[in-house]
Amino acid sequence: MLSIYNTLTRKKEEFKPINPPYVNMYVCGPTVYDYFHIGNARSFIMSDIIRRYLEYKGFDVKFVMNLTDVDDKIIKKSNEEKKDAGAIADLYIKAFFEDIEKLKIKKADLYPKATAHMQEIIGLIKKLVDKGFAYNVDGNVFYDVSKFEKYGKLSGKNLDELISGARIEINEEKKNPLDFSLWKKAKEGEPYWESPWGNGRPGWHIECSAMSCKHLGETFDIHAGGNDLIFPHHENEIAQSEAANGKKFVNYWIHFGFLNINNEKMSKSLGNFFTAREILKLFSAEAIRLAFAQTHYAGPLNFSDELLASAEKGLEKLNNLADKVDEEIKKNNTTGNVPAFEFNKFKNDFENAMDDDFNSPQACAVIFDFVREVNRAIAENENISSKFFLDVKEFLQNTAEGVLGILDFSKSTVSSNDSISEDLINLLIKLRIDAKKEKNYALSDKIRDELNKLGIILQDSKEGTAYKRTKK
RNA sequence: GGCGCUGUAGCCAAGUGGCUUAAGGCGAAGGUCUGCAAAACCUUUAUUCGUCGGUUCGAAUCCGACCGGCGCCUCCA
Repeated sequence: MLSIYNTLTRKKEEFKPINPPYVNMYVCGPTVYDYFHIGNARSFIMSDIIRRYLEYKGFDVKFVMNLTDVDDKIIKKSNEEKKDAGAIADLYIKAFFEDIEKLKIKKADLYPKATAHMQEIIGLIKKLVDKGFAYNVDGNVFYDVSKFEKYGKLSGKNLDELISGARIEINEEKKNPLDFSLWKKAKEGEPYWESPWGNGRPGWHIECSAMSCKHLGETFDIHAGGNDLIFPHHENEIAQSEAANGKKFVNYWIHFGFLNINNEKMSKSLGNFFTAREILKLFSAEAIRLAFAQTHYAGPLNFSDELLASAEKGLEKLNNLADKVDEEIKKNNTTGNVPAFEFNKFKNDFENAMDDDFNSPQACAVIFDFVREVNRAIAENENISSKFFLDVKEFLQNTAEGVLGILDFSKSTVSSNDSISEDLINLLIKLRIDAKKEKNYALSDKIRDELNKLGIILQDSKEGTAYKRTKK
């Protein structure tokens, strides 16, 4: 039984999709005014792991991630760089897809753009105005929070407190300081669309309500995003969607904890701001994913080079086994022993971990336990059948590769399509074995060291000498 | 001020009442194997879970107080 911590109820709840096996899931995507940062990457990776696990469980997931391509920050950047706002958005959308791919994040089924949904957005605002939840003041349309009695139900706030503690700039046009923009009147030089209230553009929250409704329906299963989106963004989405449709908006709200640097929030002003692409130059996608998966998605994560370095080291153990497994499968040994091994126990442990509110740190522990047990079986048995290794591979493919994305069998170092270099390496290995037989260890060590410098690591064992390439 | 998260070994981090006299990763120490390495395996590395009290047959887990870290309430993943 899969349970999920629901921000709305502040409890772990059994996950019951509206229309199984279908699951409709919406994750707040980037505002495309810059490269996304490593904190965004955490949200994207953790939502990817959640999505992959739902698919592992047999759900048919429709995964939608919006691209907010019209917004104040984009306009600001376009003014600064004297470029068209659309060109800025296009540039960073392209970069977004490049980075997502490098991070091994599975593509969403849909990436709706705000600018491609103006009719839906305007339609939704119109509905809110008609129903009396919104008002127009000279071309600016605001949502009237006092009209939505459940305002604050997601963030646990109530209107009076919000008003008294409000640090919101005074806007004379608003009836209530907490009212938020649905439609902003265009200023000189800003991109605009035509609407019943004049030329303008949508406010920040409305595009998510409009696009999720269009692509996932008026009520859908899961909505996820960063912690800081609980208020006001998600609160406002609820207010908009539920007021317009008269139905519950989302059943399960999932929120990701913040990524901190030295226990401080990452921010450009503190100078501790890293983009995902900068980090990808230093560490592998798998290491980033493992580092993230080893912390529960909802808690804070303190990010550092050491964290990634330690993940990178841990990954070596996993990769070494994966290489070994491929090597053994290649041998196609059909007559060897099949060691007794509790594959089902590990499978159950993995599933129990992930079923418990996507406890990926526990799931990682299961995988590392599995790796150790397999290595032990290999050490304790001789002449092992390839069948065993096929089972090992299947488990790792389903879990470490398929759900967590911390392993990539296609990166295997065993096969090389460069047969000449492979032959050359094997030739050197033969020469080294000859040297060893003559106890010419100076020469044999030299061969090993020199190959090492070229990124080829030799490993002697009872069965002979194997080599692997250091991975990038 | 309001709301919420958090304090577990040298570092990162699960566990939230008995299955745990506390997982897993990194690091450290010793060992097996090896000509030496590497890899792999084995052993050791928190009698203890911020502090002090309380509830309980039993608590890292529940309650209270106190001390510390962080986030949101304004754009933000």
